[in-house]
Amino acid sequence: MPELPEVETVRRGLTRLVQGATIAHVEVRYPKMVTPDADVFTAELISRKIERIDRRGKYLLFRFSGDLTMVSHLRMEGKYDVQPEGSPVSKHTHVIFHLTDNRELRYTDTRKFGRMQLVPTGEETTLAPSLGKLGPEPTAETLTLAYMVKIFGKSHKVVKPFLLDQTRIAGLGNIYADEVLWLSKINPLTPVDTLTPSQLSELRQNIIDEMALAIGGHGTTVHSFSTAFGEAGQFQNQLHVYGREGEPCERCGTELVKIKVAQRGTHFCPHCQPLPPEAKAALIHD
DNA sequence: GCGCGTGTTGATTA
DNA sequence: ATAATCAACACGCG
Repeated sequence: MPELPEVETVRRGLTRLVQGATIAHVEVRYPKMVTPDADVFTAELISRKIERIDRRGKYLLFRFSGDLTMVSHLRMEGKYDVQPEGSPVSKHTHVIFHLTDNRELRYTDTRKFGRMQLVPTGEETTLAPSLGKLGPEPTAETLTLAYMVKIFGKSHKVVKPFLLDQTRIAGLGNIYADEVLWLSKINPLTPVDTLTPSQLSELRQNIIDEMALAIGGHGTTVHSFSTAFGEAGQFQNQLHVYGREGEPCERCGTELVKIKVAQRGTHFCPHCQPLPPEAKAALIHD
């Protein structure tokens, strides 16, 4: 459940369910998933209380008593859920946090891409390097137009992969990148330094609004996932382009297309999101 | 059965 | 600097 709105939805659900709970012991079934080594990881967590759960970009930060933080990234398919002690465990459940109240917090991840790392609280940005390099959160307060103008102005990359670069702006993934570009009527192949201040302003607002709207809808559920909390995301009903190739554009009726950009499936409307002539020139030139 | 694609990111090569 | 490729891994789909 990966992009920012989904991770935020997980954070809220987990806060409701396990904030204040205490770890009895931890079972690591797939040792590669955790840092430090599983024996240290499990020993460190015994008797810790989950004081709160924070989020930064797509990372979850479990704050434990004794100034210990677990940095957790769900990657492609990681999920948390809370079950009564002893209920059947999926073969894709890789870490089980046994709580002292006869419940279990479980981490399940079909593809095993997710990772969790224990660090002293306050040192996460140095010990979890990618966390330290994250760009600003996509909110009105933290993602300023001045910052947008600055970073977009000095890069020659095309906009789709630029939006996926977590060091520029934190939290956008493949679905919402396509959505905000459609909302902004910007072609995914547009070099970012050809975007006008006016376009950047609109893009910024759409990013901010879209994140808030998707969080309000409890995120997007694709495939057949239900979330951990019985509150499957609803936002897939509000997607305009992602997964809708071949369907008519809601604005103009033109058939939506899907192409590959920087190895990622990319959906857009060829009529509403034309490649600007100067962008074409830049592409051919390079 | 095979090849391809999948909401991510990090390392390695030109 | 940037872009492509591959890697981690498992599964659904045509």
